Amino acid sequence: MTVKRPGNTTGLGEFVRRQRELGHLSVRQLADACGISNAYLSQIERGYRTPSSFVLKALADGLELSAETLYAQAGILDPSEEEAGDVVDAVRRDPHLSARQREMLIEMYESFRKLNDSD
Amino acid sequence: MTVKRPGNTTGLGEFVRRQRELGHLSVRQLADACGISNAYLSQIERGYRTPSSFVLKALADGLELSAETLYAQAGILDPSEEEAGDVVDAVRRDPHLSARQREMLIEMYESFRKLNDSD
DNA sequence: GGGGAGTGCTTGCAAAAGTTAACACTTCTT
DNA sequence: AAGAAGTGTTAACTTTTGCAAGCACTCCCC
Repeated sequence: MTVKRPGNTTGLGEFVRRQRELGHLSVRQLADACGISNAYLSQIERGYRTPSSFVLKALADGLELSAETLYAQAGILDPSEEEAGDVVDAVRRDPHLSARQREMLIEMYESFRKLNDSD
Repeated sequence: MTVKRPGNTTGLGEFVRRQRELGHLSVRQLADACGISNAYLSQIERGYRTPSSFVLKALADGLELSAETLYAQAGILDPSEEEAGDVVDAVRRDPHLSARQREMLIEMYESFRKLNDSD
């Protein structure tokens, strides 16, 4: 019979556990490294709890992997958000622009690129 | 006298509010787009609440900006992983653009910045 | 065989997240 | 002028997060 596991649609917990075991860390060791309680980490790994942004960040640090990787696993970061060139990145990251303005700049940039390709 | 504001070490709330206003969205509109309550969004913007990972992701989607940007603003992503450089620099460095195209992009960018400053 | 000390797991509880239902205010319509 | 519909905010409430303390088990040492 299928074991009933809570919410947790993303395999985040399992992923964390695998990573922890790969690093030969005990629940308590990783929990201490992350500044969270071992009880809580145990629950996270088995999918009984969904960690907050800050705990997730701490986990990434404790597991020594980039926050992006972990966030992607948690289904929080779009994996597709990596491509793009320097300019597009810079525009996307600029906090002073509106969504519309970002769109326009990127569109303009890409149309330039297309134009130049056809020489 | 300085107004007492709660916890909120990161300027996340203010950033969200500014982005929302740049997009000409009401609190309710953005909240609906994010699948959260308008009351809650209001509290986030004024720094009374710290949104969870999933709400943060929803906000990034609703505001049409990369999750990285928002997470960086929340102080959750390492500074090394964010802010690759400013738009003008990136445009200047891009080898695929003509001098004229660079000029146009930079001009457009700067006029956007000026527009936004004068709200 | 009785400690220690290691492992992961369960159980309450305080504190924070997040919602529903209101409020006060403005603006536009009739 | 009254009412409908928009704005942001507050208050009271439920749900989830995250922790301290303890449980059950194994391994090792004396």
